[in-house]
Amino acid sequence: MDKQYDPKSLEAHWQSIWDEASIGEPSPNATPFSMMFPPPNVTGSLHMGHGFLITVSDIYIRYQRMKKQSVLWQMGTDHAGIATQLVVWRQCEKEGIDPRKLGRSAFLEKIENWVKKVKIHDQIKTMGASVDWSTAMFTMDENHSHAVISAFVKMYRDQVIYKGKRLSNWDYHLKTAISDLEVENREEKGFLYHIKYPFVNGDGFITVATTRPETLLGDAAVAVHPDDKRFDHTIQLSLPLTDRVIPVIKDDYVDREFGTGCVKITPAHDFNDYEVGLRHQLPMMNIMTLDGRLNEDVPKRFQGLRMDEARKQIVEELKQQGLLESVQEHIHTVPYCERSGVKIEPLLTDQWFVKMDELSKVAKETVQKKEVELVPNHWEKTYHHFLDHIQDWCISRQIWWGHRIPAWYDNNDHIYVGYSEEDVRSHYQLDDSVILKQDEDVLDTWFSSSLYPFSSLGWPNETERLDQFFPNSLLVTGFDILFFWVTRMIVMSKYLTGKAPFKKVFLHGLVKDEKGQKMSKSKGNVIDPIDLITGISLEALIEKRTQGMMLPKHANQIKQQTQKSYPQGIEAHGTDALRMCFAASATPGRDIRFNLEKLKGYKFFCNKLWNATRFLTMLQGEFQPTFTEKALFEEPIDAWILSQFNTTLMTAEKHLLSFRFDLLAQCWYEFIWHQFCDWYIEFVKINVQNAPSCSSFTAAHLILEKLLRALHPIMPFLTESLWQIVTKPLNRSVKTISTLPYPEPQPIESSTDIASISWAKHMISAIRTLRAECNIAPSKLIQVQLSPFDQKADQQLKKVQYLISKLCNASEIKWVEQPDEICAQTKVDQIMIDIPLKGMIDAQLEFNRISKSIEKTTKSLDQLHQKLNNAKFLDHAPTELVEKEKLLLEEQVSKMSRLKTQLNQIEKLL
RNA sequence: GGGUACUUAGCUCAGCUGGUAGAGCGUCGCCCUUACAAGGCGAAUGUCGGGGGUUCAAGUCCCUCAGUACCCA
Repeated sequence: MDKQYDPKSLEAHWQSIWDEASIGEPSPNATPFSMMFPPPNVTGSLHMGHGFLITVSDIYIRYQRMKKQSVLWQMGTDHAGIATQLVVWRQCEKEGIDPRKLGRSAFLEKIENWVKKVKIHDQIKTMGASVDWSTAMFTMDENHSHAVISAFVKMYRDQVIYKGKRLSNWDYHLKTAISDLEVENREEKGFLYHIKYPFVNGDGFITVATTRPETLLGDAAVAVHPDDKRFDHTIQLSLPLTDRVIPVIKDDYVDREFGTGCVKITPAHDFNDYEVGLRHQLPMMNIMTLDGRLNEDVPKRFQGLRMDEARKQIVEELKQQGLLESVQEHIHTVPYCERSGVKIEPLLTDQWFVKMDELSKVAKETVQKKEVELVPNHWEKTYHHFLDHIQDWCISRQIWWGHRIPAWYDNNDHIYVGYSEEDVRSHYQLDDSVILKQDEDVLDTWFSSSLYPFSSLGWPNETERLDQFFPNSLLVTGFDILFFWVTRMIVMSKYLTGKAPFKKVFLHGLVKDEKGQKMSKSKGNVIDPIDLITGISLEALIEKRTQGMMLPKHANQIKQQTQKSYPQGIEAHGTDALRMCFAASATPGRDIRFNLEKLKGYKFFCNKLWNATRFLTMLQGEFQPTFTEKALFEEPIDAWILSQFNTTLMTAEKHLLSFRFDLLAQCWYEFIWHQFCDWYIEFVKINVQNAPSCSSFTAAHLILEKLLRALHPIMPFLTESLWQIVTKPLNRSVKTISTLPYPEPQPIESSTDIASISWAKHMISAIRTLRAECNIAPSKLIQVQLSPFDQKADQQLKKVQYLISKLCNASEIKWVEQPDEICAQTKVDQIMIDIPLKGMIDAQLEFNRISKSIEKTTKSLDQLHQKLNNAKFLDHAPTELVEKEKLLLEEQVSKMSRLKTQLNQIEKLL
């Protein structure tokens, strides 16, 4: 074995072996355990969020597999409608091709070619994900498409899906509607315009305040609060810049405190106004074209203007006509499309909707009744709050890439819904004379994704897989798609299958950069997990981050920032270190701050385990371990480490099953580094030195073998390669550790004396501390004097004396009647430990040390006195606690007297 | 405006049902002790965001104020 752990070759090697062995395929005849991999976008590439998700998921999955469940981790890729269409659309434009001229079918062909280049699967493998590749699916596959259409047809026929002219969020760049979840509201500096609307009869006017003056061309009324006595509701207003007359209406939607207390109502271009318009039966006048310009219903001079151009011109004209009363700076939220980045305009269009009122009730109950359990459960509040305020879900998109809506129209625009044109004709009994035309629109990608937990298993057919693996056991995903995906899966699954889609959902946090900022391409702070695994030079990293930046200034900024954060680039850390790092970072909070130093620490941890194994195999030259479960753990040190391993194993499993991956990582880290390496291997060295054929040698290997299996779910590559090395002498042909059973705690002979080892550790630590504090050079041999004699302690001492003297570099440990006069002193349990200091130390240093200790003890005594003099404490606190405090007081009192004596003695030497 | 969280050592974060604060990294000593210097041994460090309340006892429960983040309008 090499002196240093090097992940590179080892990871590639095992990945291909696991592939060959198809470790991800479910094993028959076992209890099913199923989970869906949230399907990544087909054109996407691996990011830190995926890396994190894979880590925690794969830990769970590998654990369940080793616990001998029939594990299915279903893989899939999502066609990602708008995102993918945008990518390919831009690609076309780069090549000088106008996709609109290309036409729908030719464009779709281009997308399909693009999709074939999917590269994310290899990256997922690099992370060590043991998914079932044999059933990996794509959401545009025939099976899934069939499921999507079936769902649509059923829901339409049940009247849960309907088509209607409704106000929806319109992206005039993409020329499609989007759902309200895809709208990103940004706070912006804008202006509040105060505009006069003159009375038709007589002098006077009403001033309204608006942030979007251009929409006045579509105004249908001005609203005031019902209690607002300033205006007579019979007043008619003349709408500025037009020849239209609009009424004044009263509605308590109006906030009297805001602006002038008078609101212009534009029902076709504002969601609130739309509601008001419905209540008052106002005309819905649309003034915008699909590509975001003013249409032919506005005065001629404005027609064809873009909305922002129109604003300027309208404000100018209002000013000229003296109708603009004032303009104030104003901060307000403006809706943008999170995909295309353009401003969203509410627009009246024909769209398809899913009625949410009934469905959301059922979805709420599903969580209330714990049919689905959210982890951490505080998400339930957010979930219910969302469902309480939910609107009907707009599921049609005016793009080409996706599942085309299975609706056909005749010449009279009558709607027929079915699986195909054929099906429609037979279902509605239409003969060939009726000309049918399919709806041009496609379905929202999330409509398709919401079916994934069952469609990927064969639904709507009643398949064996569906029977076996549905409902899913678990879903792991980021909290950011609780609404987009999780909620909708619950809604759709309950409606279509009658069952909850999964039993549990683990919602994890989001990976942020080292400053706690969201990682994004535009900020140039993205880290590719693969780069952390294989390493990347500074130059390559800068190139990657600044690629495709529009503004050179921006690119420069990113360059500088990157140089500062990663002056040496990023070295290779390996998958296992990254996984361990992710696991350790999986604290229950929302943000997961990524930190390179932390990752480095876990690489060192890998190296530690590597070297511990190396050491044990180096000894192996002389012995052949047998690994039989019967290997005796008679030696106290062996029994002790076994008991430590047992408790760690149980604790670890508890943490894993409760999704505390941070604590899981922590407890193994602690065990391996601070129990197994720091203590046990040091003990084993001594035992082996004393008796080369001692049982500790076998025991050490046995523990290590178990340990590697236990740790395998977290660090699959390293544990696999080490396991193979450790068990080589057995000549067992086990292809991979990943299908072996998970270790179980092993009972310990009750006669073995584990306590003596804990005692030895205390003794050793105490003596070491004393040595260090007194500045006794490590090379100097010391004598240890114990007093007063204690029968039980003496028995323990006999068993572990050889360990203590070796690890403390003591020439002698003996019981004495009275310790030497000048000693450094400490205490373990009731035993005084003295190290004669004659010729060892600087008296002044020792004097200072003892003075400091007296100071500390005084403080502690004060606190204890205060507590124990409090009658109420004695009355109310549990007696055990009171006893404990009393004992503590006694100890501190005697400690104080000891310290004072010592101080006196040392003083003599000064 | 409504909602959900968060504020603990220099940094990143644990701290379950209330019982005198923990880890990793970093810092400071001393050691190249033949697995590992990517190492060993040892040490220091906190008015647990501010204020109030309940309690014998509050980082933990309640109220309030301030700040931060995210979600929904």
